[in-house]
Amino acid sequence: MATYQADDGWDALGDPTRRAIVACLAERPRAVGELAEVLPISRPAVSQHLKVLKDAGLVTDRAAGTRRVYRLNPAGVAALRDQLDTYWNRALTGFQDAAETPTEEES
Amino acid sequence: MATYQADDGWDALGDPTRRAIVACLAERPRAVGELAEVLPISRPAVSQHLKVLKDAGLVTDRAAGTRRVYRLNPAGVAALRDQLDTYWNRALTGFQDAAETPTEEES
DNA sequence: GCCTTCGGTAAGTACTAGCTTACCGTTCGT
DNA sequence: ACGAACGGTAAGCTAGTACTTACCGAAGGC
Repeated sequence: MATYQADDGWDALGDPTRRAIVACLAERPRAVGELAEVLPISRPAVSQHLKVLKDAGLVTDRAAGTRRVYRLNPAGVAALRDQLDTYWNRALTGFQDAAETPTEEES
Repeated sequence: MATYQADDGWDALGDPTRRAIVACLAERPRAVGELAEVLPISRPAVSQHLKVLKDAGLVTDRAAGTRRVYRLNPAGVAALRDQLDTYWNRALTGFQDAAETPTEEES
C-alpha cells in the first residue's frame, strides 16, 4: 500500500488537497468523480485522499448505484474542534501575565 | 532556507512533532531548550518547528535574557477553531437527510 | 449478455519536509 | 573583557508521501 495511513485527523488535514476535499464536502456530499472534476488532480489521487480522510473519521461514504457518495462526518470535525478548545482554554487560563507583550522581535 | 514555510495553521499542525510542541506550550510557556529536553529531537529541530508555528501565528515568542520563551497564541488557535465550526455547521445544516445511514460498506 | 461508467488498487517516480551536525551571533556572569 | 549558555541559520541526507498511469472488479443501461 503506497497510500498514507493517517493516525489522526490532524495528519489528514495536513495536506492542502485533503483540506480542499473537506471544504468541498462541507458544501454538499459528492461522488468521487465530481471531486476529481473540481480538483486539479486525477481521480485515483482523489480516491487515495478519501481513504485517508475516511480512516481519520472525517468523512463517511455511501454506495449509490455505481457511484460512491462521500460526505463530511460532523463527529470527526467536532473531535478536532474539542481538542482545539482544550488548547485554547489552557492557553488562556494558564498565563495571561504577558497580555501586553505580543511577539516582540527584540529590544 | 531548508525550512518549511507553512501557509496555514493546518499545515503547521500537520506534523506530529509540532502538535507535541503545541500541546507542551498549552500547559505553560517554555524556552527552546526546555522543549528540546522533553522532545526526542535536537534543539535546532525545535527551533525550525517553532519558526513554522510562529509564521502560522500559533505561537508568540519573547526574549528573556539569553533565552527565548515561546507561548501559545490563543488567537491563532481560535482561528482554526472557527474554521472547523464553519465546516461543522455546514455539514449539519446542509444535509441531515441520511442521519440513519452512517458509513455503510455496501448492500 | 454486452458494454459503459464508476471507483478502488498496484506499481513506480519525483519531490519535499524533517532531522542531523557544524557554525555564528547575542546576552549574561564573573 | 573573557567564557559560557542559549538559540537561530546553513548545508546536506534520508524517508516518506502525493502524484501519475495501468489494471481490475462491480453495478447499471440497452
